[in-house]
Amino acid sequence: MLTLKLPDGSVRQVPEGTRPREVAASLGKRLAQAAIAAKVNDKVVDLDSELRDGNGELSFQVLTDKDKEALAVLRHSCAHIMARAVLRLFPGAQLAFGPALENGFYYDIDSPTPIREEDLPRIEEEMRKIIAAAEPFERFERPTSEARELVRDLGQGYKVEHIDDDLKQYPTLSFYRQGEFIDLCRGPHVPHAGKVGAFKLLSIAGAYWKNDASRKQLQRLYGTAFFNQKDLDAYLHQLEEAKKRDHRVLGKQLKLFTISPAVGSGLILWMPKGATVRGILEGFIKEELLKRGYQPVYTPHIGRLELYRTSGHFPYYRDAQYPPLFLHQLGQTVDTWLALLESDQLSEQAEAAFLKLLEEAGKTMTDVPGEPAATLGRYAAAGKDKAKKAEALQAWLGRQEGYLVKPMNCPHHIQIYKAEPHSYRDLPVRLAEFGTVYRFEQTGELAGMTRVRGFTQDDAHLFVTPEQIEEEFSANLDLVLFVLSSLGLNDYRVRVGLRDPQSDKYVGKAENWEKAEQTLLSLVQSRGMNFSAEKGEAAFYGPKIDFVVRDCIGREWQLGTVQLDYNLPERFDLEYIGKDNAPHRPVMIHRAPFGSLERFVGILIEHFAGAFPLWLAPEQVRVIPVSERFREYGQRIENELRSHGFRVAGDYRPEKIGYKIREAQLEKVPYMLIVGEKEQSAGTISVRDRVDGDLGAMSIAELVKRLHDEVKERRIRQVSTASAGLSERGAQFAD
RNA sequence: GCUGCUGUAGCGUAGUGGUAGCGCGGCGCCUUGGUAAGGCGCAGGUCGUGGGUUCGAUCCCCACCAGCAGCUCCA
Repeated sequence: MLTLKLPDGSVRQVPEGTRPREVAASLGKRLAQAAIAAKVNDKVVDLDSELRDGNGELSFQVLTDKDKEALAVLRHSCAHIMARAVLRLFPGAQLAFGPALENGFYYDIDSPTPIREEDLPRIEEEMRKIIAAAEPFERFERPTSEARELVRDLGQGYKVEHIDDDLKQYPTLSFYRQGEFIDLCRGPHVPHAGKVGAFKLLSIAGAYWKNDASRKQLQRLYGTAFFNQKDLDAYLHQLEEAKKRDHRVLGKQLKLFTISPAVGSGLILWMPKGATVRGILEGFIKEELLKRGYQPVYTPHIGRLELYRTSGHFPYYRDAQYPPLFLHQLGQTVDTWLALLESDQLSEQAEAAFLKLLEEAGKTMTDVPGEPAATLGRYAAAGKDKAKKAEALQAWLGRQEGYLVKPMNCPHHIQIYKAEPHSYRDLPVRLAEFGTVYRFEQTGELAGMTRVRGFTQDDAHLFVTPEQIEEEFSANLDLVLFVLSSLGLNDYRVRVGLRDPQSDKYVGKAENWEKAEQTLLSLVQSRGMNFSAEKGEAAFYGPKIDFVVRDCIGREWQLGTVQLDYNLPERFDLEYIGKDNAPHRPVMIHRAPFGSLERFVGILIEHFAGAFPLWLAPEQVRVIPVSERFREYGQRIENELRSHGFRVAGDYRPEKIGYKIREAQLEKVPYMLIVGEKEQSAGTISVRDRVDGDLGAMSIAELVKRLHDEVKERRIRQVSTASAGLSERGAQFAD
């Protein structure tokens, strides 16, 4: 016998092998009808699974359409239904993976005839037939070798590969059958297809088999499903609403920024209003840094290539950088040559052409530094040895004067640290700069302000003694948290980025990594922070703690980051003189509370739906005269407020005030001042608030005080209709 | 970078193998007003760029550029 503990605390005895469906039936007829799956000891299982293994008691819960876990089961089943429909319409299609997602599901499919967006309605139509038939999902198991034969006979090559690669260690594998459709699947599933109350196929996109860009690209069909139409409609409506706060849309509407193909992809042009917001944020940070003992520095936008070879950035991220600039034009050529050689893309003809070019140059150009002839000799001597050829070219390139548009500020800051000797008494040294960096991000990655090719980090590098690490690192976590909370950005998650033990992309000694990772983990633990430790998310020189937020369509972006680095100090041979009068190696902390100003402002636009709080609003107050007769009075008010440091504009167009108010409202101006006959004669203004509407008449002094207080406290009043979507989103993504 | 889709006036959009409409915005005139759109009129387009097919291309084909969604990447 098994003892089941039900959610209400009551206990029930059932024989071993009883099915959840039977338990549900014994609990009540309606419950049995509503049952989707069951949760046994926190594991979601089919209604037809057998209850076993009752050492002590099992916690048992019937899941219905009220439970979140049931929705995930439904979506997974809907993915199967979609796959079944696709197999009917696209014979020969092969299935890869088809999981449920937070908000829906997908299935990766490799079809001999590509599936197009126009095909989605047909597939939906077929799915509706399957759902109407309401056939059950039947689970069965096979020993692994038989399972392999079965999927092979079904013509499902990806499933065969999946078994060979990942599932061999299991003695048996499970399948689900639904009519003619059989799929290798762990489950669980809803009892029958009819449980899918509402669904919609949303899009098709490419996705690599096993998420590996070197493997075949499949078609990923996305969809979502709910228990009823109302929930689906609500979800689709919410998607539409979320899109309205897209920073790319609002940035254009509110004239915050623009991107011009004439300047280049991923390069942000800050328009006056956006620049105002950015400037205020910069001031905000600068003030904080001053309080926290940082020292400002400025460094140039380019640096010697050699510097970035030493730091490792150039070799590690070569493809993601703008190509180096060589003072001698031959440098570019040889650099291209080397890049082709290293990536195995150098054809014989190209190689011959390069050789000829270098030879000619050696003869005719008298200004080529670094003896091209000797390089040619070494290259020829290398024969077919790729590494030696590369060495020859590198040796020549190393003697060229070359510069890199900086992809990172740290090497520059390190040179400032190195410019003078340091005593342990000086440490920590905290060098801060709004450093603009350039990275050649892949075209497919560019997105508004959130993923760009040129951006400004609110960067700083701390040089500390080993004893200071914890305190300084912790202080920086405080700074990031302070910044986020000052802006009401509470919907973020904390990620501890650790190295991936499988990968060789990391520099430095294992023991340093070990030490650094332990420091970070114990720090977040002792602070009681919610975090997820993720392997493979570290920087190449050290582990880090990132603050990650979502944009209006649910994509995650890293904002603030604090990173611990034992390795660059070693690469650059940094020192300080300790108490013992001997040189010691400092440790570096890299950190940026905003991350990049571009991305941060982009996320802020979405967070506030364009309605910035008063202290950030590019235009804080707009004076709106009732008619042109009150222009002079309006301008007097403007000047008065301006003299108090507020950002003010006046709208003196010959339009009715309703029109002008509407416009100011749409432009998200926090305060509108209506002035007419009454106000002029009483020396007052009528104040209209963006959130609360008409506040009535006020003296200028009263208004100034109100504005001052609101700015000083950096009050965030506006999490109103416009940003309601965000809290909904927060709730939705809460787990 | 890869897969798919898109590109028409400043913005949002309609449309067609015979060189283009609408709304908002802009400009002008009338209206001088009291808290989310007053009226009339005018101007504004090499239909992303470059090739090709065709008697003729904004429309069909190719390449490039840019954007969107997803994948991969992200110091």
